[in-house]
Amino acid sequence: MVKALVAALDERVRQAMTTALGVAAQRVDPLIRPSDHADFQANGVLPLAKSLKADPRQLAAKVAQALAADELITSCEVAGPGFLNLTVADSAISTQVAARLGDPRLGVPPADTDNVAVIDYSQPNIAKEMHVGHLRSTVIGDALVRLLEFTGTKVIRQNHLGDWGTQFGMLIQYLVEHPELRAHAEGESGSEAISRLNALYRDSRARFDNDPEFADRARRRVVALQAGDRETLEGWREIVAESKVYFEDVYDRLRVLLVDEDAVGESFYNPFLTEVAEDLERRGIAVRSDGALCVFFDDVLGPDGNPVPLIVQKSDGGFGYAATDLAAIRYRVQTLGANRILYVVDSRQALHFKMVFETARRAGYLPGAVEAVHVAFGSVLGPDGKPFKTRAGDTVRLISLLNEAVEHARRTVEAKNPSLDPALLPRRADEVGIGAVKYADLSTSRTRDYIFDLDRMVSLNGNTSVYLQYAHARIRSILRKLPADAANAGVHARLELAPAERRLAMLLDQFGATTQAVVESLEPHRLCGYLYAVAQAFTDFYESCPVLKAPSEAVRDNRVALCRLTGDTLRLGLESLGIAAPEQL
RNA sequence: GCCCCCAUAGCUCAGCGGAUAGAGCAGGUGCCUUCUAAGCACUUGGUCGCAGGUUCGAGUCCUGCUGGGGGCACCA
Repeated sequence: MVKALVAALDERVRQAMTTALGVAAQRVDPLIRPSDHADFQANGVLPLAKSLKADPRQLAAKVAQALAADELITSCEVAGPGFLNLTVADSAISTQVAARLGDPRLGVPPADTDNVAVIDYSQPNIAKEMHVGHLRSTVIGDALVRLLEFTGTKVIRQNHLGDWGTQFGMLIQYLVEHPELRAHAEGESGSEAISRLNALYRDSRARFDNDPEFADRARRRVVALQAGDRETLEGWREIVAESKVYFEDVYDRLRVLLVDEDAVGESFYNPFLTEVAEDLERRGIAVRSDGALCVFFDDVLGPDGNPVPLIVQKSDGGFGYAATDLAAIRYRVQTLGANRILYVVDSRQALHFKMVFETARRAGYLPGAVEAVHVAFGSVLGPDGKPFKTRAGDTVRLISLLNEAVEHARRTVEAKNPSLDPALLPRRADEVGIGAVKYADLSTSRTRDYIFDLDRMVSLNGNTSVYLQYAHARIRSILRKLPADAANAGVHARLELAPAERRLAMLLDQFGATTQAVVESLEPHRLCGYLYAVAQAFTDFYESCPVLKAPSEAVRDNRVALCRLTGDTLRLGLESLGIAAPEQL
């Protein structure tokens, strides 16, 4: 594993500060940052000068003196109020490239191997179509899973399906009364499954609204379901199974990692709900209020000024989702062994999670050492800035959105690259179109509302997945054209680097720090920004540094190495976001 | 009324407490006998919502205000 340049500089400057300024400097962060004025700058002298009541420029000069030029640092100059501008040796940069080259992890060590993260995302509802609202949770969650795994965290995916509730009474009752609807074709496609479910939902709803006797039977069916009646459960299982056929189709299409084993729906926690409620009530954490079992908080009040509770158990004895969430926390901590629990859920649920987490803390279900985070994201809005709806005012089906994106991508790929083998076109259109949708979602900061503008995201310009895929494809194209013996040549570290070469190489060196920052902040858009910067730096390099026609074999070897490492960085980065990196566009 | 999120170029958005605030789109001017022009170079465009504060240093942190979005008792 390779130490990044920033880390090496941190060590060297820290040392020099201690040498020059004594023990007072020992614990001071040298604050090494990439710089516009040099390769890096160290800002750490300024705060130190303040605490020593000394002239920062003088202190900086002493540190600069202690930093004798070596194989890492070629120059160190005092600038501004007391910055240290650091210039790094070309050979050190090339050595970094050589050290990362060919490693599947690009030389980045897995840093978080002791952590177990449970991540709860996607959460579609059984018997219902997935819509744009599920897009962000699914896509962001998937990216976080991949990045957490990359940093060494053990990740347990949990798809908290909405697979329980009163609406099932209606569906199951209708199914029982119309056995012909139960015909379930073997090898049914996802779209067939969801259209059957849609029809079932539509027809049973209509019947429920228009036929009071049916409505009564449906209500009794809810009771039967909760009581575990065999015939009723059978109908429920059928509906769940059919929904999963559809979900897996969508997940497959979206290229996310979720599989059936990750589906742990609300119903899974049913056996624990009574126990949780009793536990909370017995210990006085929850109290009865208007017949409901409630947890109150000093700082949660309604519009009337009265406290608003988290309702663990409804006055009719039924359980709401608060009870399920509490049982889930207990399970995730005690059984799954999580020390980090992430909920990738719409930001509108903020208050709910605040109350659930607080309750779980009081109850000890969430020990102090375990972190629970609501990874909130903003709403998906239409181009008009209002909640995204079809012209008819309906929610937009996720799958129609994806179809549209892929179709758009297909037309573009066809137009831009007529030489592409037509047999490859559908797959390429899929990789480009789905990637564009996912990237558009991931590249904007999570907490903000997000305007879904298909034209923009598949416009294939600027900070989009296609720009990254294009840069990657260009690299692969160069590497394919290389003479066989040149593909794996080493790095000549003593060769001087062109400006575009060193900028690119130094950026590549930050991959590990970037993934680490994403995993800590849970903000995938930082990785997007980084990859975009890499792609831009590569394009700059591409314009000014010919590879196949390099002035010498040694220069070509170095450029090949840069191409390989850039390509691998882009591919690993895109894959970490759940986006394909085709060899060719 | 209370709580959460947001406010940066005409538009959509970046910007880990560091020096002159950046992209893309839109507008203007150039660049394909040369590794993919899905690209590049140059150019036009800013009281970082307002007011205080912390700091050697604030778009970034804190407080208040204004404006926008969302949430706040038995639906999930």
